Amino acid sequence: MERKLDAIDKRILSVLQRDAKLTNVELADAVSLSPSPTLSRVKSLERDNVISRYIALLNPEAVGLNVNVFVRVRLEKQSREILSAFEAAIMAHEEVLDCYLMSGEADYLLRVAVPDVASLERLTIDRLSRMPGVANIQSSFALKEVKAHSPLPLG
Amino acid sequence: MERKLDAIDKRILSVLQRDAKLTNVELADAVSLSPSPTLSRVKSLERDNVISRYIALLNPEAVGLNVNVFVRVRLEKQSREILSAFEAAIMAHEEVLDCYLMSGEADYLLRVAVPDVASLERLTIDRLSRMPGVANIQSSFALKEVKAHSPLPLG
DNA sequence: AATGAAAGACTTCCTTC
DNA sequence: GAAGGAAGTCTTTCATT
Repeated sequence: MERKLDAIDKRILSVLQRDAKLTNVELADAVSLSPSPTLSRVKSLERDNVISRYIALLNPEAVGLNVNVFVRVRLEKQSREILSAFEAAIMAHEEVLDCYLMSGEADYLLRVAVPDVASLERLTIDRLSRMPGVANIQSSFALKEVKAHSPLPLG
Repeated sequence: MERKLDAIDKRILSVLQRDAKLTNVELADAVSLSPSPTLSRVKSLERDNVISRYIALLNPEAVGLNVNVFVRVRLEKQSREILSAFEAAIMAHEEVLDCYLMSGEADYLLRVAVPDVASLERLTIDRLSRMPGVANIQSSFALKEVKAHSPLPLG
């Protein structure tokens, strides 16, 4: 799963994590290499799944998603069937942007984006709490995004 | 802050949130529009900061970041000076990938990526707990990433 | 790895509808 | 607004050093 990365690879990854729209010529310049080896390194990093994909980031407020909430969901028990059923149900909810299975008890931490508090209530009460095996739900509002979508540190 | 988006804009944003590497010709095809109006819509969405930027996503395991942890940090009090000092210190820590100020008490929720548990201890004990105004730190391990980097839903 | 060159593809702009 | 076409730029590959 892990791959050897030299200093140039790390520079390439560091740049592309911040701005994937650079042309290959600009990237080559930023990492002090000529365009051909730069391109072949990028292709190799893509092939080896070090770079998994490229995405556009949107401004949540610009698309009307003003409420950002972390939701902790506790399940009744940790059987594999219940976890799988819950995860499948989560995948079908596009308001759930992130979902992690957490250590300790059988619980999940979700991050949810909705237009307003009413939408949050509908999501948690009408939908999440009715999912298979859900025992308890607790929501916490994010008042401010201090940092998000940060590049992974590459040592 | 919010902008009117028609159905075509939403299709464009939906596609680019999933794959920003499509050429304009491919994007135009995906949204059933010709390349010129497609490009001018994308440029307009960029200009209006609906699309904020384009980034490459890396595979965390491939770069040796195997441990993903949520850290809750509670501060002693909510004075503006203490919050600002803490946030500035967080910005300087590249292991902290996300950071949100949460409602309720004066606390922050961080998501952190580190190579191993030893690195987590060094981060929390040697660095986070020594930051200005920090009263309490609590870490929870993410055992599994069920969903991450999901596109924002566009109604 | 770097360089240079050539081919093909894409972006970008402009005119027309 | 959208479509079509032309021009310029960039990517991509290959041969050479």
